[in-house]
Amino acid sequence: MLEKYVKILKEHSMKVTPQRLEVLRYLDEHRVHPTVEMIYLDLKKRNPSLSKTTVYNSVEILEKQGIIQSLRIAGNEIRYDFRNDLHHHFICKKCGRIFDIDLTCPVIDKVEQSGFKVEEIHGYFKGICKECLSKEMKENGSRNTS
Amino acid sequence: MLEKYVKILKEHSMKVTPQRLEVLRYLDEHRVHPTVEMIYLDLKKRNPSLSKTTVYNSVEILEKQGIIQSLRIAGNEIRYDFRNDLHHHFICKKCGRIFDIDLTCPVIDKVEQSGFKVEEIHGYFKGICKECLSKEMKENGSRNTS
DNA sequence: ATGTAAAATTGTAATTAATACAATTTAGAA
DNA sequence: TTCTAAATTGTATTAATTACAATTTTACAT
Repeated sequence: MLEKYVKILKEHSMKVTPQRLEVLRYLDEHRVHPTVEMIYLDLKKRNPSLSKTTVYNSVEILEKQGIIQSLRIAGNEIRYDFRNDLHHHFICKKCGRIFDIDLTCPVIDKVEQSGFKVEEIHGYFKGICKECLSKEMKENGSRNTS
Repeated sequence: MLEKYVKILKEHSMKVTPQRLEVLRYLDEHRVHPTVEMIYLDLKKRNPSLSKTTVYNSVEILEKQGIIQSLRIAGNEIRYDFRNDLHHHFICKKCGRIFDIDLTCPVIDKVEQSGFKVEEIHGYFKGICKECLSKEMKENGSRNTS
Protein backbone atom coordinates (compact mmCIF):
# COMPACT_ATOMS: atom_id res chain seq x y z
CA MET A 1 0.00 0.00 0.00
CA LEU A 2 1.85 2.99 -1.28
CA GLU A 3 -1.28 5.15 -1.14
CA LYS A 4 -0.23 6.39 2.26
CA TYR A 5 2.96 7.88 0.83
CA VAL A 6 1.25 9.22 -2.28
CA LYS A 7 -1.05 11.10 0.03
CA ILE A 8 1.85 12.57 1.99
CA LEU A 9 3.62 13.78 -1.13
CA LYS A 10 0.46 15.29 -2.61
CA GLU A 11 -0.39 17.06 0.60
CA HIS A 12 2.93 18.84 0.23
CA SER A 13 2.33 19.45 -3.49
CA MET A 14 5.35 17.40 -4.41
CA LYS A 15 5.56 15.37 -7.57
CA VAL A 16 4.89 11.73 -6.95
CA THR A 17 7.72 9.56 -8.21
CA PRO A 18 8.40 5.89 -7.55
CA GLN A 19 11.77 6.79 -6.03
CA ARG A 20 10.31 9.18 -3.49
CA LEU A 21 7.64 6.68 -2.59
CA GLU A 22 10.24 4.00 -2.01
CA VAL A 23 12.44 6.27 0.11
CA LEU A 24 9.45 7.27 2.21
CA ARG A 25 8.30 3.70 2.61
CA TYR A 26 11.81 2.58 3.48
CA LEU A 27 12.09 5.16 6.24
CA ASP A 28 8.64 4.27 7.51
CA GLU A 29 9.42 0.56 7.64
CA HIS A 30 13.01 0.87 8.89
CA ARG A 31 12.94 2.94 12.03
CA VAL A 32 16.64 2.40 12.76
CA HIS A 33 17.40 5.92 11.50
CA PRO A 34 19.33 4.84 8.41
CA THR A 35 21.89 6.83 6.47
CA VAL A 36 21.54 7.69 2.78
CA GLU A 37 24.03 4.90 2.07
CA MET A 38 21.84 2.31 3.81
CA ILE A 39 18.69 3.48 2.06
CA TYR A 40 20.48 3.48 -1.27
CA LEU A 41 22.04 0.03 -0.97
CA ASP A 42 18.78 -1.59 0.11
CA LEU A 43 16.55 0.09 -2.46
CA LYS A 44 19.07 -0.62 -5.20
CA LYS A 45 18.43 -4.32 -4.76
CA ARG A 46 14.90 -3.95 -6.10
CA ASN A 47 15.63 -1.06 -8.42
CA PRO A 48 19.19 -1.41 -9.78
CA SER A 49 18.97 1.80 -11.80
CA LEU A 50 18.47 3.88 -8.66
CA SER A 51 20.98 6.66 -8.29
CA LYS A 52 22.46 7.67 -4.96
CA THR A 53 21.95 11.28 -5.96
CA THR A 54 18.24 10.60 -6.11
CA VAL A 55 18.27 9.37 -2.55
CA TYR A 56 20.15 12.50 -1.50
CA ASN A 57 17.68 14.66 -3.41
CA SER A 58 14.71 12.83 -1.95
CA VAL A 59 15.71 13.07 1.69
CA GLU A 60 16.66 16.70 1.14
CA ILE A 61 13.27 17.72 -0.19
CA LEU A 62 11.41 15.48 2.27
CA GLU A 63 13.22 17.20 5.10
CA LYS A 64 12.65 20.68 3.68
CA GLN A 65 8.94 19.88 3.51
CA GLY A 66 9.03 18.84 7.14
CA ILE A 67 7.98 15.30 6.33
CA ILE A 68 11.08 13.66 7.78
CA GLN A 69 13.91 14.90 9.95
CA SER A 70 17.66 14.43 9.92
CA LEU A 71 19.83 13.53 12.86
CA ARG A 72 23.46 14.47 13.42
CA ILE A 73 23.95 12.34 16.43
CA ALA A 74 27.29 10.64 15.93
CA GLY A 75 30.22 10.26 13.60
CA ASN A 76 30.25 12.20 10.39
CA GLU A 77 27.09 10.74 9.03
CA ILE A 78 23.59 12.12 8.76
CA ARG A 79 20.77 9.82 9.75
CA TYR A 80 17.13 10.10 8.75
CA ASP A 81 14.01 9.67 10.81
CA PHE A 82 10.54 9.08 9.43
CA ARG A 83 9.08 10.72 12.48
CA ASN A 84 8.96 14.49 12.42
CA ASP A 85 7.27 15.08 15.74
CA LEU A 86 9.14 16.35 18.76
CA HIS A 87 11.06 13.58 20.45
CA HIS A 88 14.60 12.86 21.57
CA HIS A 89 17.16 10.23 20.68
CA PHE A 90 19.54 7.99 22.53
CA ILE A 91 22.55 6.38 20.91
CA CYS A 92 24.29 3.44 22.52
CA LYS A 93 28.05 3.80 22.48
CA LYS A 94 28.40 0.02 22.50
CA CYS A 95 25.99 -1.33 19.91
CA GLY A 96 25.48 1.93 18.02
CA ARG A 97 21.71 1.61 17.93
CA ILE A 98 19.63 4.76 18.07
CA PHE A 99 16.48 4.75 20.18
CA ASP A 100 13.55 7.13 20.08
CA ILE A 101 12.89 8.82 23.41
CA ASP A 102 9.33 10.07 23.68
CA LEU A 103 9.82 13.11 25.81
CA THR A 104 8.93 16.69 25.11
CA CYS A 105 11.49 19.31 25.92
CA PRO A 106 10.52 21.29 29.02
CA VAL A 107 12.99 24.12 28.48
CA ILE A 108 11.82 25.55 25.16
CA ASP A 109 10.00 28.33 26.95
CA LYS A 110 13.12 29.36 28.80
CA VAL A 111 15.11 29.48 25.58
CA GLU A 112 12.43 31.56 23.91
CA GLN A 113 12.32 33.87 26.89
CA SER A 114 15.97 34.64 26.17
CA GLY A 115 14.88 36.09 22.83
CA PHE A 116 15.48 33.14 20.52
CA LYS A 117 12.81 31.94 18.15
CA VAL A 118 13.02 28.16 18.39
CA GLU A 119 12.00 26.19 15.31
CA GLU A 120 13.70 22.84 15.91
CA ILE A 121 14.86 20.86 18.91
CA HIS A 122 17.34 18.05 18.80
CA GLY A 123 18.00 16.17 22.02
CA TYR A 124 20.72 13.56 21.83
CA PHE A 125 21.61 11.34 24.75
CA LYS A 126 24.67 9.12 24.53
CA GLY A 127 25.54 6.22 26.76
CA ILE A 128 24.85 2.51 27.15
CA CYS A 129 21.50 0.92 26.38
CA LYS A 130 19.67 -1.48 28.63
CA GLU A 131 20.71 -4.60 26.74
CA CYS A 132 24.39 -3.67 26.54
CA LEU A 133 24.31 -2.88 30.25
CA SER A 134 23.04 -6.33 31.13
CA LYS A 135 25.67 -7.90 28.86
CA GLU A 136 28.32 -5.97 30.79
CA MET A 137 26.83 -7.27 34.02
CA LYS A 138 27.26 -10.88 32.93
CA GLU A 139 30.85 -10.29 31.76
CA ASN A 140 31.79 -8.60 34.98
CA GLY A 141 30.13 -11.32 36.97
CA SER A 142 32.39 -14.09 35.63
CA ARG A 143 35.58 -12.10 35.12
CA ASN A 144 37.31 -9.56 37.26
CA THR A 145 36.38 -5.90 37.26
CA SER A 146 39.54 -4.55 35.70
CA MET B 1 49.83 33.06 29.85
CA LEU B 2 49.91 29.51 28.64
CA GLU B 3 50.37 28.20 32.19
CA LYS B 4 46.64 27.69 32.42
CA TYR B 5 46.72 25.25 29.52
CA VAL B 6 49.91 23.53 30.67
CA LYS B 7 48.11 22.83 33.91
CA ILE B 8 45.11 21.35 32.13
CA LEU B 9 47.25 19.02 30.04
CA LYS B 10 49.35 17.90 33.00
CA GLU B 11 46.27 17.22 35.09
CA HIS B 12 45.27 14.74 32.41
CA SER B 13 48.83 13.34 32.20
CA MET B 14 49.10 14.40 28.60
CA LYS B 15 52.36 15.46 27.03
CA VAL B 16 52.65 19.20 26.81
CA THR B 17 53.33 20.30 23.25
CA PRO B 18 53.20 23.79 21.76
CA GLN B 19 50.59 22.61 19.28
CA ARG B 20 48.22 21.34 21.94
CA LEU B 21 48.67 24.48 23.97
CA GLU B 22 47.81 26.62 20.97
CA VAL B 23 44.75 24.56 20.11
CA LEU B 24 43.52 24.79 23.68
CA ARG B 25 44.18 28.50 23.87
CA TYR B 26 42.49 29.04 20.54
CA LEU B 27 39.34 27.27 21.69
CA ASP B 28 39.39 29.16 24.97
CA GLU B 29 39.73 32.53 23.26
CA HIS B 30 37.38 31.81 20.36
CA ARG B 31 34.10 30.69 21.80
CA VAL B 32 32.36 30.62 18.42
CA HIS B 33 32.65 26.81 18.36
CA PRO B 34 35.12 26.63 15.48
CA THR B 35 35.77 23.72 13.16
CA VAL B 36 39.13 22.01 12.76
CA GLU B 37 39.54 23.93 9.53
CA MET B 38 39.09 27.28 11.27
CA ILE B 39 41.50 26.39 14.05
CA TYR B 40 44.04 25.14 11.55
CA LEU B 41 43.90 28.15 9.23
CA ASP B 42 44.23 30.63 12.07
CA LEU B 43 47.00 28.87 13.95
CA LYS B 44 48.90 28.27 10.71
CA LYS B 45 49.38 32.02 10.42
CA ARG B 46 51.67 32.05 13.43
CA ASN B 47 53.08 28.57 12.95
CA PRO B 48 53.29 27.80 9.23
CA SER B 49 54.64 24.30 9.79
CA LEU B 50 51.49 23.26 11.63
CA SER B 51 49.81 20.21 10.17
CA LYS B 52 46.08 19.82 9.91
CA THR B 53 46.48 16.25 11.13
CA THR B 54 47.92 17.64 14.34
CA VAL B 55 44.82 19.73 14.88
CA TYR B 56 42.66 16.67 14.26
CA ASN B 57 44.81 14.64 16.67
CA SER B 58 44.71 17.36 19.28
CA VAL B 59 40.98 17.88 19.35
CA GLU B 60 40.51 14.11 19.33
CA ILE B 61 42.61 13.53 22.43
CA LEU B 62 41.33 16.65 24.15
CA GLU B 63 37.81 15.40 23.68
CA LYS B 64 38.66 11.87 24.82
CA GLN B 65 40.12 13.35 27.98
CA GLY B 66 36.92 15.26 28.53
CA ILE B 67 38.66 18.61 28.31
CA ILE B 68 36.64 19.87 25.37
CA GLN B 69 33.51 18.67 23.63
CA SER B 70 32.44 18.33 20.03
CA LEU B 71 29.18 19.47 18.52
CA ARG B 72 27.37 18.02 15.55
CA ILE B 73 24.78 20.70 15.31
CA ALA B 74 24.50 21.48 11.62
CA GLY B 75 25.81 20.60 8.22
CA ASN B 76 28.44 17.93 7.93
CA GLU B 77 30.99 19.64 10.07
CA ILE B 78 32.09 18.98 13.61
CA ARG B 79 32.50 21.98 15.86
CA TYR B 80 34.50 22.22 19.03
CA ASP B 81 33.64 23.80 22.33
CA PHE B 82 36.14 24.72 25.02
CA ARG B 83 33.44 24.26 27.61
CA ASN B 84 32.84 20.70 28.72
CA ASP B 85 30.14 21.33 31.31
CA LEU B 86 26.53 20.52 30.69
CA HIS B 87 24.87 23.19 28.62
CA HIS B 88 22.85 23.43 25.44
CA HIS B 89 23.35 25.17 22.13
CA PHE B 90 21.31 27.30 19.81
CA ILE B 91 22.18 27.79 16.15
CA CYS B 92 20.70 30.64 14.18
CA LYS B 93 19.48 29.52 10.78
CA LYS B 94 20.05 33.02 9.43
CA CYS B 95 23.48 34.11 10.62
CA GLY B 96 24.80 30.65 11.49
CA ARG B 97 26.13 31.69 14.87
CA ILE B 98 26.05 29.17 17.69
CA PHE B 99 25.09 30.36 21.15
CA ASP B 100 25.64 28.67 24.49
CA ILE B 101 22.45 28.08 26.42
CA ASP B 102 23.04 27.67 30.11
CA LEU B 103 20.34 25.24 31.02
CA THR B 104 20.61 21.85 32.61
CA CYS B 105 18.55 19.08 31.15
CA PRO B 106 15.60 18.23 33.38
CA VAL B 107 14.75 14.93 31.69
CA ILE B 108 17.92 12.92 32.29
CA ASP B 109 16.27 11.11 35.17
CA LYS B 110 13.36 10.03 33.03
CA VAL B 111 15.70 8.67 30.38
CA GLU B 112 17.68 6.76 32.97
CA GLN B 113 14.47 5.42 34.45
CA SER B 114 13.85 3.80 31.07
CA GLY B 115 16.99 1.74 31.60
CA PHE B 116 19.52 3.77 29.67
CA LYS B 117 22.82 4.80 31.22
CA VAL B 118 23.29 8.39 30.10
CA GLU B 119 26.88 9.61 29.72
CA GLU B 120 26.46 12.60 27.44
CA ILE B 121 23.71 15.05 26.62
CA HIS B 122 23.56 17.23 23.56
CA GLY B 123 20.74 19.72 23.29
CA TYR B 124 20.54 21.61 20.03
CA PHE B 125 17.97 24.30 19.37
CA LYS B 126 17.61 25.72 15.88
CA GLY B 127 15.82 28.86 14.87
CA ILE B 128 16.38 32.60 14.60
CA CYS B 129 18.45 34.57 17.07
CA LYS B 130 17.41 37.81 18.71
CA GLU B 131 19.42 40.03 16.41
CA CYS B 132 18.28 38.38 13.20
CA LEU B 133 14.70 38.61 14.45
CA SER B 134 14.93 42.37 14.93
CA LYS B 135 16.53 42.72 11.49
CA GLU B 136 13.53 40.88 10.05
CA MET B 137 11.24 43.28 11.93
CA LYS B 138 12.83 46.28 10.27
CA GLU B 139 12.64 44.72 6.81
CA ASN B 140 9.01 43.81 7.25
CA GLY B 141 8.26 47.23 8.65
CA SER B 142 9.29 49.10 5.50
CA ARG B 143 8.33 46.52 2.91
CA ASN B 144 5.30 44.35 2.54
CA THR B 145 4.87 41.06 4.40
CA SER B 146 4.99 38.75 1.39
C1' DA C 1 -5.32 9.88 -25.20
C1' DT C 2 -1.31 13.20 -26.58
C1' DG C 3 1.75 16.84 -26.34
C1' DT C 4 4.35 19.91 -23.57
C1' DA C 5 7.00 22.34 -20.03
C1' DA C 6 8.81 21.95 -15.76
C1' DA C 7 10.72 19.05 -12.62
C1' DA C 8 13.01 14.69 -11.27
C1' DT C 9 16.34 11.11 -12.13
C1' DT C 10 20.66 9.44 -13.49
C1' DG C 11 25.62 9.08 -13.76
C1' DT C 12 29.82 11.19 -13.57
C1' DA C 13 32.94 14.48 -11.78
C1' DA C 14 34.37 17.46 -8.22
C1' DT C 15 34.52 18.89 -3.53
C1' DT C 16 35.01 18.48 1.30
C1' DA C 17 35.91 16.37 5.76
C1' DA C 18 38.15 13.00 8.02
C1' DT C 19 41.36 9.05 8.54
C1' DA C 20 45.58 6.06 7.80
C1' DC C 21 50.18 5.73 7.96
C1' DA C 22 55.28 6.03 7.54
C1' DA C 23 59.10 9.16 8.43
C1' DT C 24 60.78 12.57 11.36
C1' DT C 25 60.92 15.21 15.48
C1' DT C 26 60.16 16.07 20.30
C1' DA C 27 58.83 15.62 25.33
C1' DG C 28 59.94 13.95 29.51
C1' DA C 29 62.00 10.48 32.38
C1' DA C 30 66.33 7.98 33.58
C1' DT D 1 72.80 14.20 28.22
C1' DT D 2 70.66 10.04 26.41
C1' DC D 3 66.90 7.34 25.23
C1' DT D 4 62.27 5.71 24.31
C1' DA D 5 57.68 6.37 23.70
C1' DA D 6 54.70 9.53 21.99
C1' DA D 7 53.58 13.51 19.00
C1' DT D 8 54.01 15.97 14.69
C1' DT D 9 54.22 16.26 9.88
C1' DG D 10 52.98 15.47 5.13
C1' DT D 11 51.11 12.64 1.90
C1' DA D 12 47.84 9.38 0.36
C1' DT D 13 43.40 7.45 0.91
C1' DT D 14 38.72 6.99 2.27
C1' DA D 15 34.08 8.47 2.82
C1' DA D 16 30.24 11.63 2.49
C1' DT D 17 28.26 15.04 0.03
C1' DT D 18 27.47 18.30 -3.73
C1' DA D 19 27.49 20.03 -8.63
C1' DC D 20 25.96 19.53 -12.97
C1' DA D 21 24.66 18.17 -17.74
C1' DA D 22 21.98 14.77 -20.22
C1' DT D 23 18.00 12.08 -20.15
C1' DT D 24 13.60 10.72 -18.51
C1' DT D 25 9.26 11.40 -16.27
C1' DT D 26 5.36 13.71 -14.05
C1' DA D 27 1.33 16.40 -14.21
C1' DC D 28 -1.25 19.52 -16.57
C1' DA D 29 -3.57 21.31 -20.71
C1' DT D 30 -5.15 20.28 -24.83
